[in-house]
Amino acid sequence: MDNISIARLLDETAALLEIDAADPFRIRSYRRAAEAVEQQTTQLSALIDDPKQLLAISGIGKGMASNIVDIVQTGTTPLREELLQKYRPTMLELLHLPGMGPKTVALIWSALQVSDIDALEEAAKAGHLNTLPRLGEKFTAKLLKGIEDYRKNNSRFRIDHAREQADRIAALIREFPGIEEITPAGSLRRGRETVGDLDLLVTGPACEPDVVAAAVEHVATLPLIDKLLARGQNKVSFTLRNNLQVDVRLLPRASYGAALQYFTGSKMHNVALRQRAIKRGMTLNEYALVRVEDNSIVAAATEELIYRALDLDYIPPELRENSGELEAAASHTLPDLITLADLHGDLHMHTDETDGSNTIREMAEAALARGLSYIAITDHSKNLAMTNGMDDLRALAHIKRIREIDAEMQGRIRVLSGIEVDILAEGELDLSDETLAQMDIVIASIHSRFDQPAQQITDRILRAIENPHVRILGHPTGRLLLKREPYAVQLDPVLKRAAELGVAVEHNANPARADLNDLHLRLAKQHGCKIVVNTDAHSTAELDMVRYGITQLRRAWLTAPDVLNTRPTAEALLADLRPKP
DNA sequence: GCCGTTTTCGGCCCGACTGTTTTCAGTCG
Repeated sequence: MDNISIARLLDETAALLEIDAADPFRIRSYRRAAEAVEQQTTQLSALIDDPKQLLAISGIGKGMASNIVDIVQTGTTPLREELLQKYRPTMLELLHLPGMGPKTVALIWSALQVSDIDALEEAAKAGHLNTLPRLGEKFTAKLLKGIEDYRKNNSRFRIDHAREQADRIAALIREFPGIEEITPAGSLRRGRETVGDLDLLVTGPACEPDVVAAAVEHVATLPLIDKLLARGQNKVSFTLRNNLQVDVRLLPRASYGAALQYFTGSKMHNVALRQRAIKRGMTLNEYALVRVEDNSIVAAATEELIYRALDLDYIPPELRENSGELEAAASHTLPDLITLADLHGDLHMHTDETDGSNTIREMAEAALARGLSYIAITDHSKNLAMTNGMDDLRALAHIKRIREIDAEMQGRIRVLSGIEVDILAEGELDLSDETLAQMDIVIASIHSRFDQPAQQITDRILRAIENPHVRILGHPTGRLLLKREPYAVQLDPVLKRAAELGVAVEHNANPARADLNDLHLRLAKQHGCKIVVNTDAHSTAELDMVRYGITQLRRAWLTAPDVLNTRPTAEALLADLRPKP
């Protein structure tokens, strides 16, 4: 039993206690304990004989330590079993649906004996929910939409989660001698926001046909495999415990490029590429590009060779969607896509003053270590009470400290003082103009009322960016805002107005929070918006999230001139931002 | 259920907003 599993059981118990209307503080204890367990670097299952070590963990007391011992020894706890008798495990899934909190789940269970998504959908469609207090027609409509969304998104994995799994698996495969290269292919390599399954391509001396069996055996017996689906001569398919399917292919060096090209896709890109090959008297498959007349191999070892043999410039994986990239590659007009190295600044991050976990100084040092030459510290304002958001007084005191740190850094990195203000219901901001006037960077973001009709949200944002202190519009097209028709924000007028006002539009790099997807980034470029890519980091480690942001920018065909924080100095950046009033 | 202590019990984050309400419980972040 690993820490993640222990944490999951504790969290599950917390959810069941919520449904059971238990003491909220007791529930929080379980949640906190789950978090603490997950963050432990040593496996707790090895510590159960020495309770002192468990008790040393903050958030774990006598009761929780005994729970952990129970979990490790029996796989559950008496309390969890008791609650599962009373309720149903499937009810936990209902909590993921919008509007479904513990009280509502409990209510629907006690009134209708509904405990899973299918039955809930049925009850909603039949109008049974409307007979219950608090749950009217609007609730039902929202719920049905939520169920639909949930089912749609549930089968795919977010890119950062997929990348994490890929790295974990790759590290284990690499332990086998004679493995040189492991590349994730498929939509992960193309930088899609979500990934359906994982394709890992492996090569090295151990993957040559006469010896590959041993390496296949190594892969097929990896400890993290949940279910082994298939095992062929050079391919192993399995699922992980989270249901993510993984295909590992072990390939000889000589045809690695062809395989990489083939398994990276996209399907439409490959179809177009193969058509191009046929026109030139060649065929392309996962093993090689072959001349038809004499069956001779034209190219196979690298992708570059294959594209060149088809009279094409090399096409970066992010562009392989058959959306004009073949034409551009043929006419040598592919854009010089933005790269991580182009980025000189990060203008959105949080510290322990609000809901971040590091100090100003630590964030600055971490940014410096990542090669940045300027950052902006932009903590939360008061409306986000749960983040310990700052009122005017605290905000002003905070930027004073930021300026002190900036001075301490002695020009090694510029630390700009900023704030992320919340856009309130009518489009006003939750700090005074006098306070905002003191800030180098003011980011206006929307954090609540995602369920407003599209027009209302759009108006809110439009009004907010009229405030002359706002220099960046923060994650304006957050996942929630974009994906929930008919609640999607109307992006076109927002981007148009932002461009007119000189308000930069943020592309939030963290896949968990928000982002402008390909289409919207392209739209922003079209409108002539100034675009910034920010990590919205809440810890030093999250500064690395920028790689996901860059991928999205590349998919949208953006180049360094399109992106504001490619400006080499803070002064150049500030000069390009909307001028301060 | 944890923690810290004023050592054996009280505090633990909370404001905005919705729906279906006629005064507020529940959800969200």
